[in-house]
Amino acid sequence: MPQTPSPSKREQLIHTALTLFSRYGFHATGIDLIAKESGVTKRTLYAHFGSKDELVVATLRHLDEQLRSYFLKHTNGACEDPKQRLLSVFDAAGFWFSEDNFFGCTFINAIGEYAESNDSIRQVCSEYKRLSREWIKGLCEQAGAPNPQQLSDELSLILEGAIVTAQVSPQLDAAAIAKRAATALVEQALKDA
Amino acid sequence: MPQTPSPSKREQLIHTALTLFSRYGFHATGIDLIAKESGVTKRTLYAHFGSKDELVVATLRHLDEQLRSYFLKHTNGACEDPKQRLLSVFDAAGFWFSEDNFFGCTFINAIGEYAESNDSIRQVCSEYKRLSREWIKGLCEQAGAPNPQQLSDELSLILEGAIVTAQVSPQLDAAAIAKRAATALVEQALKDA
DNA sequence: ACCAAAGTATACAGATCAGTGTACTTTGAA
DNA sequence: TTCAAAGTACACTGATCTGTATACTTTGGT
Repeated sequence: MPQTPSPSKREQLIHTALTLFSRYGFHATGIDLIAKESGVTKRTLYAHFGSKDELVVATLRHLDEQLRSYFLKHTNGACEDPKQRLLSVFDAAGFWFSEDNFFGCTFINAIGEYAESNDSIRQVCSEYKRLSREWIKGLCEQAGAPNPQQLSDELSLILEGAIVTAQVSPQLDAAAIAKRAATALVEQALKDA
Repeated sequence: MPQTPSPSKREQLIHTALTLFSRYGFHATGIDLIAKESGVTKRTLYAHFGSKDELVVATLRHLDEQLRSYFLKHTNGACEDPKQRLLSVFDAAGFWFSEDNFFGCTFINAIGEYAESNDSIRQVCSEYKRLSREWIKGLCEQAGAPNPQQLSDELSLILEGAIVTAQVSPQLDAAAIAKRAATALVEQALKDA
């Protein structure tokens, strides 16, 4: 009816799949449910994705883009000072944790379910984490850290810990704890510069 | 045949289940396989555990004991100096990560699969993490930290990050990165004392 | 030697799973 | 207006899943 095409079925399917996979897990989410929730027949789903594993990979790739742009948006405009910008990564994480549809890191959950059975799924997850580390390394360089590799390794690990802590122990303010630890490490690193 | 009773079927089932759940995930591991690998009939399995969810909970409780005693053993005798003992937590983590049957934190994997569908499973996971934090807090107190709660919150979060990093990015030496960050935080905390 | 508890063997129920076959309908652009 | 691509509707396959029924056998303590 409308000349402007509605969001393609493909996008709709990925969006629905991401929601269900994140909330209920991968094996626990059936193809039939994803199709029904997307308002699409199973036949159409299989026209776009040859198998469930392919849909999982496409969904994780979409999450990769979505999550990295989320962090970019919530940190780039946050502050002019490069040190504050680096630390605002953990404020962005705090926003993320407080969202209704936060169920931990879906990449980690995917690894837990598919590590031994599907290499391409594992690869997408590792790649996201690698790009994430690279981005933080860039922020460390901008902040003038003398050893940006070392600092970003530590801050990335702290970010991972914050995500998991927010998932498993939601009564803790994981983002705040992480930011406090990160602040100490950053200030010590910059003092040496 | 032997008068010394072989390890009970119950223990055998839990041991097998832990191995398979950790390696392949929970939903991906069927009851039939667990029974067969345990050398036990499915009927016997259901005599010990009323349902798969009950077996999952029992398995996680067993892992709770196993994992905490593992860390106790690898840190208590490690060093007399309480500060070094605190930091040796990350050496113990390094040993764990290098084991063949390390597939990340099975508690975190369980949360990812069951968070929205089974409260008791979620509870066992949260409880393990809480006890783990309490134990680290005790080590912080022994080391003379002026604010052991704050320091242990940060170190626990770093430990979580190390576990996840070791799982997702095995090419990194997550334990070493974590220990370096932890050392900086501990020394700064003790300097204030 | 007896007997109850525990385990075996095996078939089965009922649900759900991923994925397919077939015939029909809508859509949008040339 | 025509026509091919995309989607629908729906039944269906074969595998696998959790959990159960039934009848038999082993085991260990008294």
